[in-house]
Amino acid sequence: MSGSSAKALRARPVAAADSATASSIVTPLKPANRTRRRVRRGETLFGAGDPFGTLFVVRAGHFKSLASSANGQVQVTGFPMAADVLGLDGIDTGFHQCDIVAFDIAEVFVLPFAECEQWARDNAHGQRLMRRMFAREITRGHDHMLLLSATRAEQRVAMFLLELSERYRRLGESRSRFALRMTRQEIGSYLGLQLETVSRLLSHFQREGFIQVQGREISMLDFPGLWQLTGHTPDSFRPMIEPILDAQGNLPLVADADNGPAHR
Amino acid sequence: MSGSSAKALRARPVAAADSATASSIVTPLKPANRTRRRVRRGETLFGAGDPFGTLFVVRAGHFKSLASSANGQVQVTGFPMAADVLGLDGIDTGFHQCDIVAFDIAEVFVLPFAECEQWARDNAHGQRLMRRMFAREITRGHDHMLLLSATRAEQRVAMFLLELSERYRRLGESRSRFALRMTRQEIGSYLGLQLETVSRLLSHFQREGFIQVQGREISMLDFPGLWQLTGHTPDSFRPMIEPILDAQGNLPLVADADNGPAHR
DNA sequence: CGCTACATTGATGATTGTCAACAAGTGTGG
DNA sequence: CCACACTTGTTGACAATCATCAATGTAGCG
Repeated sequence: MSGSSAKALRARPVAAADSATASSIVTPLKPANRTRRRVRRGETLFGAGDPFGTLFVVRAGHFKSLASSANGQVQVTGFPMAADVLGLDGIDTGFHQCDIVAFDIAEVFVLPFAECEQWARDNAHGQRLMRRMFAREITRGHDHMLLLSATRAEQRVAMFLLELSERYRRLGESRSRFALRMTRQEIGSYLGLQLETVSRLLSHFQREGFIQVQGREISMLDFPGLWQLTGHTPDSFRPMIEPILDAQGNLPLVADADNGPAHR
Repeated sequence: MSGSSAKALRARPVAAADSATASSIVTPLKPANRTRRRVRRGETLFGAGDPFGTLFVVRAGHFKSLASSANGQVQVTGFPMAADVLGLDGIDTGFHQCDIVAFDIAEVFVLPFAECEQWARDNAHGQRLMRRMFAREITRGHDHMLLLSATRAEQRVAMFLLELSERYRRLGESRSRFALRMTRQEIGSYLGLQLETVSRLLSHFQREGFIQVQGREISMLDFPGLWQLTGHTPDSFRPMIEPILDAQGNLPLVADADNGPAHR
């Protein structure tokens, strides 16, 4: 009966190796020049079932991450963009658990996991960064769980816009004008809502003067108003964390005296 | 991802990453007994804001973990029990993010985080276990997100019972008869439902013959029926992972020839 | 230009939350 | 041992939110 559908998670044949080489720009693995990989619009960086071997750090572009549950339904679990780390989900089983699909022409740094581990062993600073990378992923999950279970649709959509805005701000882009890369349906999936509900609420926010929305173009007009809708305050954002790779794709090597764990 | 590693991993079945050490000899790191801590009913093991310094591994007893969002509302994020690891949430900021409260007289092993890190540095097996510990927490979050956003109340409660049953089974206890330690309200908070909804659904399940419920005593009568409600199958459970501490509270030290990380 | 995917908006209904009453169990102190 | 307060659980009636179904509009793309 449901046995066949249960395999959905692993059903996807491993075609990663092909797609990996197909669109890769391979550069020598020099400390100065990290390997990069380019992904075109609609292509997957990796898919559920692919063997895990490397992490990726987004250099440019926008993605969606899709988790498919055992019964076959697919859900959007995040919208990774520049500086975000991808691939952590594969560490548990040795195989990736979700699909990462590019919204536009994107480029990622390829960060072999063995290198990360070596780096963590050799370097106290590296170990700390690795640790925080994991921990951040965990708290991100907790935050989203809270959002999904304890809020209403209006709050979710408002929070979604504010979070997106904040992420753009942290990347040095405008926090008040940006384009959504995803469809209403994808937003809905991410927030646990139907696409119509998302659309209605965006229209509603516009009527109330909180935002201006034209298709995927968003202008944030009233931050305090939106925050009030959420019931939270701007300082509920988690602090920015140090990037795991610098702009050239190098692992920062820091000679630090402070060797203790969990320094704030 | 690099071609060579992808090939090597693809050849092996699931969990190849960790099966290598399954038959290795496990010896205690320290002969001395590990520090334990006892918590009475209603007491907190640690609270949000407490400085992070150690992890805990549950030896006996039942807990709830509470996350409080910035606006003050509290939500149950999990029900830790024997063999579960507590405290990972504090690694990110150096301060714990949630409260851990005991339901009954409980005892935990105290596992100083510095020791974990040292252990991970010295021992490839240890590093792998640490890694999986984090990764498991991440996937647990993903799973729960999916549950919270993409399912209806009936499925959530059924899934909750099945998960609890499975956890007891893995601990060697009965999977078909067990006592809930938490209130309906706490179940509801965990599942994103109101306590009345939980109560109603438990009654409903009983009327349908799926379970027998008498206050907090649960008898699972019809596993296939419950699974059908969830739309999933029993194999959607994630595989058990190796405990991070043995029964005496020792970190397993493995004398393994295979000294490199499994993922290359 | 027409096709297709995406977005908006309305009407309607199901699921679930809210409010309320009551029952059952638990612990305390007289 | 019983009375009492208090917490927890059950069940009903009703309302609100959100999903579903449907129709229409709009933008992108060959």
